[in-house]
Order: sequence, then structure tokens, then C-alpha cells
Amino acid sequence: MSNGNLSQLDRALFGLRSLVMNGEFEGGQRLPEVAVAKKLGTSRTPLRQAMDRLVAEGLLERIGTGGCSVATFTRDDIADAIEVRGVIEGTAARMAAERGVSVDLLGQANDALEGIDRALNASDGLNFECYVRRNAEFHALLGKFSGSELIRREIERMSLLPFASPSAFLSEQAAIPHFLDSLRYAQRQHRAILEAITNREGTRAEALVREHARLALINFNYLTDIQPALVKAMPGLALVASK
Amino acid sequence: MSNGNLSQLDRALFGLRSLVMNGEFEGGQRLPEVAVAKKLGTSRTPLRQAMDRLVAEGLLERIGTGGCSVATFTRDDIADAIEVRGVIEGTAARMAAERGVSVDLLGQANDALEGIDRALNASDGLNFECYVRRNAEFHALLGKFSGSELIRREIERMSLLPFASPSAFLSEQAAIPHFLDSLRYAQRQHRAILEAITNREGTRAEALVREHARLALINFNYLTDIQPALVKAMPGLALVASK
DNA sequence: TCAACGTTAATTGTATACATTTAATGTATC
DNA sequence: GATACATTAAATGTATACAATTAACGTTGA
Repeated sequence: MSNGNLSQLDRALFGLRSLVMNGEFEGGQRLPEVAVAKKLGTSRTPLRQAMDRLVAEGLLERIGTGGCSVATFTRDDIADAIEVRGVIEGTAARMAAERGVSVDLLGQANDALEGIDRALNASDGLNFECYVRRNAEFHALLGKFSGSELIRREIERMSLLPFASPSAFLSEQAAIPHFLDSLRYAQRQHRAILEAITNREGTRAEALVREHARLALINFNYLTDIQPALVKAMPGLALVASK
Repeated sequence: MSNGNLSQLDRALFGLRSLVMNGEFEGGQRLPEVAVAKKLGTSRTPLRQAMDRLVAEGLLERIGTGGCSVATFTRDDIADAIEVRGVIEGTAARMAAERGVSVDLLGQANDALEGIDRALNASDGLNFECYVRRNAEFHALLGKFSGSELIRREIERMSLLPFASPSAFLSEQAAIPHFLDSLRYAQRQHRAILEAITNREGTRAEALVREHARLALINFNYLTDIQPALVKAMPGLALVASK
């Protein structure tokens, strides 16, 4: 269990999450436990545990009469989820500014931002994979900055929804001029956020982070309006109501 | 299952939550499944489900090596949880102001506030039970005001922690002058919040709700500093680290 | 044709037995 | 006496059998 082999619960959790994200099931329809367990190669016990966790994540919904169904999200839901993530991250940034952050943590954040700079200005164009990794790193640090484990976990929780995460709608295929602009703009925001926190400017930090989160929404709108073909290919977006 | 009889899962959930809140177990120590199941009169299967849910609520923590333990909270944790609840409720209020609320819902909120007025000015002093009920009603409506099911659920989630809920630290035994003042002050805030939302003043509504949430923290500090004996008697506060 | 009902099949809820891992205990050796 | 190791006990993880509930279906009646 503690070795490299995954437990049956992990297998069921990863497997079911993947199936749901890829739209393997019709939204709203109940997922039959025996069939899914068979498909995942585990028994019902760990599967039901996995289902409970995915309900907590928001990917599944409990049916009153028993069992679970796949959750579906409207465009408004996506906007709200992104907004909430921004609000909590913003609170973390404000707290960081108000309470102060150790130079060590600030240094780590600076390192992450320099990594993003390098990814943006790589000799062979954009190093996308590096950008995504460093971006996730910076946002994870934002949670730590608050000094509150509760806040850190809450941000992590909101970021579980595939379209609310800071890495949402960053697709390698989408490395087109519009997105390069977006990434450079995001990086300037990163710098401003870090500056505000360093200067103990809580309100500014909070406002910046909220605005920064909205980039995910802007990217989503761009994709759905201009590049609808790409949207269908992105995992997790099978949950979005077609209309 | 859908009749009056509770399912085994519900029995385990309520029972275990109650045991944990009342400090039946040492914090940090693993709760043995067989013993707890026996104490609750169910089998391990629904108990484990209940434990998973309480982990999601934040009352229990998973132990790396397996099983769960009771979570413990510091005073800082309590402050942070209250702050986060205020932030999300504040977001709901801001959204309500920005997006507009139906006259029907506004009317319901007004009814709740009038109920609070009556509870505060009852002929035989304070009608405490009525106050708590109407107060919970008003806060539930705040979640609905946002028009976002996701936000409503998120508020509900944060309010699950016994010391983060809008009804936290309102104890009948504590109906002393200090608390009566606090309740009247809270009610003026309620009115101001509703006015701000009605007038579409988003920023004002958000700020008011944040400040309003801090009353819970003020009450907590008052209780711990002035009335430590009462604190020990309140369910859920067994989880607070003694120091 | 539609609605109401009863029967059957399928699905979830629960308990329990077993497997596997982790913690505890005792023993031997230095 | 203390540490390392082997052994034993206890706890969790998993599978499965059974019970209870819910959904599906066909039948009957108007």
C-alpha cells in the first residue's frame, strides 16, 4: 500500500475521474456500480469510496434515490467556479500581505516567475510544458503564503474542478498568438501580485489576484467562441452542457 | 431508506459527528473502526463511509498509514475559518448586488429580519431559539441570493465547521448583556447588508458581510477570555487545542 | 389508448469473511 | 540494560454474499 503499487481505491479514483472527464458517461444519468467496477477492474467497495470522493470534488452528484450521476456544468457555473477560486486565492494574497511572508518563500516565488520568463523566451519559442509547471508552482506558493493550512487546502479544493484550476484552458495546441499575449499578460500580473505582497499592499494584492483568475474565463470564452473544435478535445470539458 | 427510518450511513454519520464534537476521542489519535462501529451499533462499511464524509467536512484527518484521526484546531484555525466563511458569504452578497435579486427573495429576507426583531423584543425578554432559527434563515438566503448553486454549497460547506457557522458561539446560556448588545449590533448589520444588496451596492455589501462574520470571532474571543467555563460546555469546541 | 397495478429484474445498501498491512510484544544477543 | 529482530496480535483494505430498495416491464382494466 505504501509502495509503488497503487491501492485499489487509488486505481478506482484515478480511473473513474478519467472516465468522467473524458465524457464516458452521459451527464445526469446514474452510473451503475457493478458495470463501472467491472470496467475499472476493482470491486464495488473501493469504487464506492472513489465515488464519494468525486462527489466531494463536485464531479459527481448524489441521486436522492441512491447512487451517483455525472455532474454537468453550465457556462455560468464555470464563471462562478473561477470567480470563487479567484476570491479565495485573493484572500490568501491579502493575508500574505497583511501578515508578511518569509524571504525564503518570497524567493521561491521569484524563482518560479523567473522560470516562467525563461519558458516564455525560450530560444525555440515557447516552452509550454515548463510554463504550465512553473505557473502551477507559483499558484501553489500563493496558498502557502497565507500561512493558513485551511486556506491552502481550500484553494487546492477549488482547483480540483478541471475548469477552475489555474492551469485550466492552457492547451499546448492553443499556442497561438492570442494565447502568447495572454501568457505574457498573466506573467506581468504575477509580478505585480508578488510586488504587492512584498510591499504589504493587501487590497492591491487581493484585487490583482481576482483579476488574474479571470484570465481563465477569458481563455474559456475565446476557445468556445473562436476555437470550438479545441474545446471538445480538452479533458474535463465533456462535463459542460453543450448549449 | 426514504422513510422516517435513517439509513445505517446516517446513523453512523450523526453518531460519529456527535461523538467527535463532544470530545469523545483524543485529538490526533487514530479511531479504531471496529470499536467505533460497535459503539455506534453499525458495521464497518457505513462507518467508513461516514468517516470519509467527516474527513471532507474537516472534522477528521486521514492518517498516512491508514485510518483517520480527530482533527484539532488552533485559535488561528478558527479565525481563518471564520474569515473564509465571511469572504465567500461576502462574495455571494456582492454577486447578489451586481446581478440583482428577485423581489420574492428580498421579501423572504425581510421576513427573516422582522422575525429577528420580534425575537429581540419579545415581551418576556429575548426569544433565543427564534433568534438562532431566523438568523440561520437569513444566512441561508444570502447563499441563494448569489444565484449560484456552487456558491450556495460552498457557504454551506464552510458552515459545517462548528466554529465557522453563522450560529457559532450563540449559546442560550450566554444570554448576558454583552451578547444582547452583540445580537442587536448584528441585526443592524443584517439590515445594512440587505439595503446594500437592494441598492446594488456590491462593494458595500461584500465589506459589510465580511465584517459581520467577524462577530463570531469576537464572540469566541469573549467566551474564551471572559467565560472559559462556557467554552468547554459547547459542542464542537472539544476540537480546539487547549493551549 | 392510457392509466394503474403487480410482478420481476436490476441496483444499491449492509454485513461479514478474508487478505494484507501495520503496530505491538517478547526474545535473544551484544 | 538497550537495541535489533522475529513473532504475534490488531488494525485497515478488499471482495463478496445477502438484504432491501428501486426501477422496469408487462398485464389488466376501463
